[in-house]
Amino acid sequence: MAIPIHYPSPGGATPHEQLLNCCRDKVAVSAEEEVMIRATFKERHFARNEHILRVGEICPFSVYIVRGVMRDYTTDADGVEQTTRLAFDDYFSGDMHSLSNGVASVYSIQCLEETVGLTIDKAGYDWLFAQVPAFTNVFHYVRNRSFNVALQLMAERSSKSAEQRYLGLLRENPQIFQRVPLKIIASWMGIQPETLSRIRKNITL
Amino acid sequence: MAIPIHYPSPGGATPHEQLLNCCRDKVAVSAEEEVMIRATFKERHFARNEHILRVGEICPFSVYIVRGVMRDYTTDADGVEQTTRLAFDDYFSGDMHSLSNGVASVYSIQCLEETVGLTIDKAGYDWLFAQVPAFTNVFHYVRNRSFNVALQLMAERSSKSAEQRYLGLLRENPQIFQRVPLKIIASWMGIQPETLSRIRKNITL
DNA sequence: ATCCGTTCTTGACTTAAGTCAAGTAGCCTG
DNA sequence: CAGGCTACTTGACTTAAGTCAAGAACGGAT
Repeated sequence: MAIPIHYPSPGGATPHEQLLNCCRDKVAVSAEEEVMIRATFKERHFARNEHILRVGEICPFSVYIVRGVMRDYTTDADGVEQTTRLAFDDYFSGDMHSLSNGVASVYSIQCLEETVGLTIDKAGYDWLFAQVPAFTNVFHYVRNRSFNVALQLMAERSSKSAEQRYLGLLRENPQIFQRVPLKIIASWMGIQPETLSRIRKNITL
Repeated sequence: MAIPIHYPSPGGATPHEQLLNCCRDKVAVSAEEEVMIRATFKERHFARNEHILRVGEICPFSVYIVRGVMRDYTTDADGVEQTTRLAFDDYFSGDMHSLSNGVASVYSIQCLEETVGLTIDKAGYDWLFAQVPAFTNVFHYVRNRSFNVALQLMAERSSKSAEQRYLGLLRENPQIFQRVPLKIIASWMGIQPETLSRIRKNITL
């Protein structure tokens, strides 16, 4: 199925230029390093609802999201899905532990929109890590920050009510409601869809 | 997720030998790399309740815990502490994002027991990353796994009751109850101390 | 369009966990 | 070996969020 893509990217950047800008926000990238990064990341398009990884598989690649949304989710004993992470434009997705160590992933990853990504497989990843120190640092940066964000969200779940967290989301990330179904936002917030619906009704009154 | 306890260090290993064993569990370490790792990590002892980091400070070092327990915690708007992570023997602690990027930490880290650690500061860390590829991979491994563990715990909070999570902890990590005060375990589980107390009463009946 | 399967909403009711308050038991430290 | 500080427990009560069930609204496929 052909996926309509909305080029150009912001500022007319190509996907690889957007990735390089993302890297340059975090570390210095030399001209030679740029060439290697461009050569290693492959552009790929994913359909809405397409899975790039299912629990138990070995993660085939990490992906820089040029434009789109992906969710990580686990499935509990009763078959209920728990969304643990949402990744939008300019974020990375993939189970790095599974990719690096060749072990089964503990979660699944699915696109929620038609998504344009730049993918890097284990061979490319190992090669780039050995050749391009700057890239190593980008991955450190991204992973360390994601880890801290996850801990912050976990702490917020205990210290704030669902309504307070909803209001915060509405203030800081309103676009999420245009791009992600409410039942998935509810799961990601750690509440039931009915509860989210009632909170929204309450607010708009 | 079982917590290893080594009293004393396994096979009478010195702290640095224990660290090297930890690295070798994950990646190959050459003789030259071993020398550099030994030279970079400094042994330090911390008192019970001592902080190695307070929110807002720049994290001064990362630490490999030879023996002891540390907790990461945030403080919410009402001054209530939320424990987000517990790290025992043979784990790493420290806010890597703060350490690597020189930015303010978003949480505090405190020892819950007298703790023996091997510390590595930013200079040592940058040097080791440039010199010792094996060490880079150890840090990737540790951080990626910690990230996945955090996501799994977050998902469990939604899909299981506090009592189910308590029973799981009791099964897989009973030693935690010998080493960490109940009010901190409660906070880490995302429940109130009173609730934990009632769950425990119920179980032992 | 119109059908079908989601997603979302709403209502009535239940319940797990939180809150407040009081008391007990440990434990350092002087 | 008291005194005071915390940790922990217990009881009574409240409440936020979950559950179950039914209908409405939306969106993709035909």
